[in-house]
Amino acid sequence: MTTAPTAKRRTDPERAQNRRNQVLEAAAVCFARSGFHGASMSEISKQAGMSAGHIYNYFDSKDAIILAFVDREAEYVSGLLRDLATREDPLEAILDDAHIHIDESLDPQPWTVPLEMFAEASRNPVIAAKLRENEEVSRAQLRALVKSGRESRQLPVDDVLLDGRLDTMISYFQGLSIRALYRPNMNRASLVEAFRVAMRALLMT
Amino acid sequence: MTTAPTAKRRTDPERAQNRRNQVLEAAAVCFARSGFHGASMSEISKQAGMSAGHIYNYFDSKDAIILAFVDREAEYVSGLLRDLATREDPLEAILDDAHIHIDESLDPQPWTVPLEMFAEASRNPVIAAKLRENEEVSRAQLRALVKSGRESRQLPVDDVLLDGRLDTMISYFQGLSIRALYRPNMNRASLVEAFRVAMRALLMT
Amino acid sequence: MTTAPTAKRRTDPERAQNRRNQVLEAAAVCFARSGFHGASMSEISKQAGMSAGHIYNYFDSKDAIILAFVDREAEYVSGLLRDLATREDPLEAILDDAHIHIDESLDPQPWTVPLEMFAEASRNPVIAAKLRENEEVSRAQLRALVKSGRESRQLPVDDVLLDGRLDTMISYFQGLSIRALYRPNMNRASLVEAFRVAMRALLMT
Amino acid sequence: MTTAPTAKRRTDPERAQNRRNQVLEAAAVCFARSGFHGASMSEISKQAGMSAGHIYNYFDSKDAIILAFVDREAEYVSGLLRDLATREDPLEAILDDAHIHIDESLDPQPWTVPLEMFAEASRNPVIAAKLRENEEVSRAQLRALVKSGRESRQLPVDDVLLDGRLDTMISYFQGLSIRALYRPNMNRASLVEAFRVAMRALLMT
DNA sequence: AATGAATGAGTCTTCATTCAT
DNA sequence: TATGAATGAAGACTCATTCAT
Repeated sequence: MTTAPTAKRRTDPERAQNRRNQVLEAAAVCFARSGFHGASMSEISKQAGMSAGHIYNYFDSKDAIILAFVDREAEYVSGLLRDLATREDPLEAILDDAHIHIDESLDPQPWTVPLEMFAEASRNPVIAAKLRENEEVSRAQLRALVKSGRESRQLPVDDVLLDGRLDTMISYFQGLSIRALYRPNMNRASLVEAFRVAMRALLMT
Repeated sequence: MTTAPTAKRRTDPERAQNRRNQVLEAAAVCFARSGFHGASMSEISKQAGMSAGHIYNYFDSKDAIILAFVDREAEYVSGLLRDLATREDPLEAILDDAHIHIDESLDPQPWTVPLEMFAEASRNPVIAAKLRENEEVSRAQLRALVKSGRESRQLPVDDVLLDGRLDTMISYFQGLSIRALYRPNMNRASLVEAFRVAMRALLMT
Repeated sequence: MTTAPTAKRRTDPERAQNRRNQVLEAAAVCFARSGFHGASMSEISKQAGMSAGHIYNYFDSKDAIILAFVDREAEYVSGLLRDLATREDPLEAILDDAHIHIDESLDPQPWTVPLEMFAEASRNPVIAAKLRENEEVSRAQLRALVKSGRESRQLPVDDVLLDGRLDTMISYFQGLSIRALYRPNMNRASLVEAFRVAMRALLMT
Repeated sequence: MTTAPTAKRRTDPERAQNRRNQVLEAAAVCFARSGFHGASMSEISKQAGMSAGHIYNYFDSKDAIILAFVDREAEYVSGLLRDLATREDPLEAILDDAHIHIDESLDPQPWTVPLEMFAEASRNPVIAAKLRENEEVSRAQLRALVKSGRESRQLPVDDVLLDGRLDTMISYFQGLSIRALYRPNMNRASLVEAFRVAMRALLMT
């Protein structure tokens, strides 16, 4: 039985990592519910099932939690792009999966917090730096994907053109998540149609 | 009767309006610098050059300032759309002015705060309501403009299709303002190119 | 026509006195409505139909208004006692008028403020001194009245006994005004009956 | 295992109760000294020997402190009446203990604050409700006591008559506490004499 | 005489953070 | 490792008072 080592509970690094995650998951819930400023350490500690003071054994400050949280979100986006890259024709896949993208963007839950992140970035330079770093990674993933898709279609792939197309796409995705917040009942079918029109133009021309 | 000309300066409504604007302009600076929550009444009062207590003669609460501020932004957007409507062919004008739109979106100053507004709306229902109301107005303006432009080109103008196209356009515009924040050095020329590609597809097909 | 002198409006002392009264009457309304602390100078100034700043031309401070107000109340009580003294048999008159005394005590309006006065006296020594001074006057009036009534009935009138009877009577009157506040629906008929029982015992035995 | 006895001091409810009492006792001092409005949370916190912020771990607001304080006073009065009820002949006991009642009423310390309570009740509905509730309890205690005393003396005990007598007695008690404030040197002996005269008339006739 | 714009000290309350246990 | 009691530095807001006009 490999469970024996866990019996020794002195500064177990695995346990510590679990505790950190526990806090981050609680933070995700609280940040979504109340925002970065609105969520108090007390609220987070209750959600995490741990005392407020104890959280400081795993994070130096509330800002440190926000930072770790921002990192986590980046991994989620990165995962989505990795999945997309495994598809046979990623460009077509983007258009085919339009309804999935739209549905995800319109679901307000997970996207409330990115909004907080952007707002926070505008006054917290550490967050801004981390956000830019994460962005760089995702952007590189998307770029590779679009580039190879366009190459196989013998479309131009020069860097400058690609940059504009990528930023336009990403802007749209992020903007959509904002609109979902205060216009939750948008007609999905027509959004999907327009999404395809715009994306086809950006990706395949 | 030498005192006559100055004697009638009692309860000057113009002066009061000026004071209100003074506060709102100070608030704009502080909100952009520190966010809605980060900007304290004390900070705003210093920027406005008047005591914190005095601000309450013009606004009932900090929330009232935020609300008035949100209204101001709406008027700015509305003005832009009104200008657009006076153009001979507004749809072509959007494409022609692409570089102007892009430049405005990339200028970080005025757009930092809308971001705050969206974030605030996700938990302050009063702000959310005001934001939706403003949105309704701008949206109606843009819709009328796009509709007549498409009609004169004999393109379909059914409501559902129009909705999707509009929401997609607006999403992109708003998303672009966010990107400008943490990717301030985007290549403008290529953004303009991609903007035209996407907008032409949405507006003229 | 004797109205001529009023045409000359330079520092008219009569006019000033009217203004003072105007403020005091406004203060009475506001104090009854909101208490000494609850009533702001702004509230009083609105009620008095005069700017807040101008009040300071007639009173040095809010405390000075309270003080003047306390004096006014004393005059009211003093007047009641003077009226009583003109009655043929004041002691019988007290018992005969029992229902009037009770009705006045139960009417919450004018008595809310005395309560404030007592409360204020417990922390404002100037008010306390004024209150004691006023009390001394009323007490002397009541004492004279009771003494002569008892003398004509050949009852003992030694000072010590009289003191106890007076303080007991006054305590009851003041206590009654308090009870009226949070027990406004007391049965008046039975109060009158008990009033007579107690007062007859104190006055005529 | 020397640490064992102290190890289990987590979330000690007794300690918490002590802290609450500590705050209430500090509040009693401050309220008596400065009144409900005059006493600041900062003043109370200093008196209680703990930070102002910490008080909010035990009370939701300053109003909650006032409310708890009002309740405490009620218990004190209720206790006095309970003691009285155990006496062989409570009615005689009231007359016998006259000097004790008078002494208690004249002691300014604990009675300063009830005055505040009444004043506060006239504009704070929550306090007013609590005060009425407490009053109901004490009144019922006193009523039962008087009723049985009168029954055993074969005196009338109809409800209406009893109401008048009770309200008159209570009015007197409460009024006495007010007089003590700004007439602290009343002659106690003569007060006791008058007290007996009035009470005997109200209770035994 | 009269205004009301303006001030600044003071109020209650919240919350990230620390520390004894 | 874990607690939660405790702190103190904010924050929004109120109000008596002053002063230029």
